[in-house]
Amino acid sequence: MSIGIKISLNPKLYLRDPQETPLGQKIIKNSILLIDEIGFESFTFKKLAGKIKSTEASIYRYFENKHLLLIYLVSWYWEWLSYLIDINTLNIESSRKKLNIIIDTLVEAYRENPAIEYVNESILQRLVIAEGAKAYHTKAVDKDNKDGFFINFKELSEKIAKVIEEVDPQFKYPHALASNLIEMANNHSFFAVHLPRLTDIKISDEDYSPVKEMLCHFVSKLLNNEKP
Amino acid sequence: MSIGIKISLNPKLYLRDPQETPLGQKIIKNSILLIDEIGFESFTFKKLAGKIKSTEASIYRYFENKHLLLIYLVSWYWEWLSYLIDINTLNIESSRKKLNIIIDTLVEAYRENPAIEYVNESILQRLVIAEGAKAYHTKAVDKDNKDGFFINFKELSEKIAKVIEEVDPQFKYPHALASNLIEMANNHSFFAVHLPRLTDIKISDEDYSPVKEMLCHFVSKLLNNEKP
DNA sequence: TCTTGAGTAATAGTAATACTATCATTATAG
DNA sequence: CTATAATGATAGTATTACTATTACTCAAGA
Repeated sequence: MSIGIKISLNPKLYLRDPQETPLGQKIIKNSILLIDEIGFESFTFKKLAGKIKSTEASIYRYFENKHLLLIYLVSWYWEWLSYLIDINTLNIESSRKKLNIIIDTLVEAYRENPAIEYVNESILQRLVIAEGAKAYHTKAVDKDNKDGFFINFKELSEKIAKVIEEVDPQFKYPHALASNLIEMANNHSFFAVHLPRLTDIKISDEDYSPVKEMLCHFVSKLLNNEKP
Repeated sequence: MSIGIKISLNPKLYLRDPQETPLGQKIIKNSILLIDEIGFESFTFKKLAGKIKSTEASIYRYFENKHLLLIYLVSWYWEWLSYLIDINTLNIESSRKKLNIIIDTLVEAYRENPAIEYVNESILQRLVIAEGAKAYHTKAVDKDNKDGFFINFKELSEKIAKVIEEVDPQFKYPHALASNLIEMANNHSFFAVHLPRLTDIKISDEDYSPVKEMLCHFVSKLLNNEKP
């Protein structure tokens, strides 16, 4: 059941807007599934074309290359998170409560109701956890940044930083803590599954709430204002 | 001036030990320089062969593929850090002081004296900051982990976790904090230069001490024992 | 109704990448 | 002086990451 939101992303990321056409939507949907399945390195436009019974050339009309497609998908995820945070914190007064809701959302976004039929947000979250860092770990980071390719991540991070500042206006590192909360939410979900010695989190039955608890604990130690 | 340490790494990472031969040492030395220069995605064994006036086939005798070479280089870095931490904390009694030294080392390893003539550790640190996460963000992470490819990172992380436990035995997340300190040291050095809105750190004149200050501040807030 | 054009498919082709294989040459250790 | 390990030289293959061209399809505008 779609609630009809439309995610708006930097048009420089694509040649033709994939949200506007059936083929474009198929590209978004199936690239998420395929990258999740075989990993970004093995993913090619040819394989994707095979999966959706289209052709390489048709996909190249939408995205210049697979790196821009990755940035597109990752940006989509940050926009979606941003949207979730907005609706989940609507009418919440307490900044501290807001911050807890933000942490909940960062970690357990995958539990939310699907918002758009051609995007499996739960798989997209797994993809971002596994491949997200590759979007900016590249020689082109400065150029890509100038082109505004990371705006969605930066805006999400800034949104969180603002709430951190509300909670403790004296805290010196609101932006660093904000981006670190996002990174930790993803990294420790990944570590718990694949490299458990790098974390203290234990996940059972797909329950990621221990990650939430840890982040809440960190935040409550780091930030001083204990008002509700 | 070499002090003659030999870094020992998982032999499964290579086909022939590159530390044992002049060509092997050239491969290590120049792959660091070349990956730093053009980025891991653009890096190929052919280009490296051109740089060292050897051939692709010769390089393939040392490393199965460029991914294993990356893991090798990154593992080298973690071993080197581990070694630095050991000598820098030698004879230090106070756990809290130890932890500060560890943070210093994580951030400013590049200032240390070169230990091995065919490795430019300062450039290697920049490489790990930029490309390190790619070592384990792959579909083969579980297999690679079983083969012990991440042992050096895990041991470094565990070494730091132990000191954290000494400082505050009550703290519930020593392993997570340890790996997070390593990640933050690298990420925020990267963000400060390339994506400044994601951090509060400002770097001028190659001076990364603000990153140290931030990590020390986080640690002192998170850990309770205030004994010296 | 005819035309136009946007979107897509089909096909082909290229340069580079990621390897593998073979054989000749050089260095060195016994 | 010889045996053998290491390297170099060369060639070849399948796949990747594109670009180009042509043709088909279908819906809207004249």
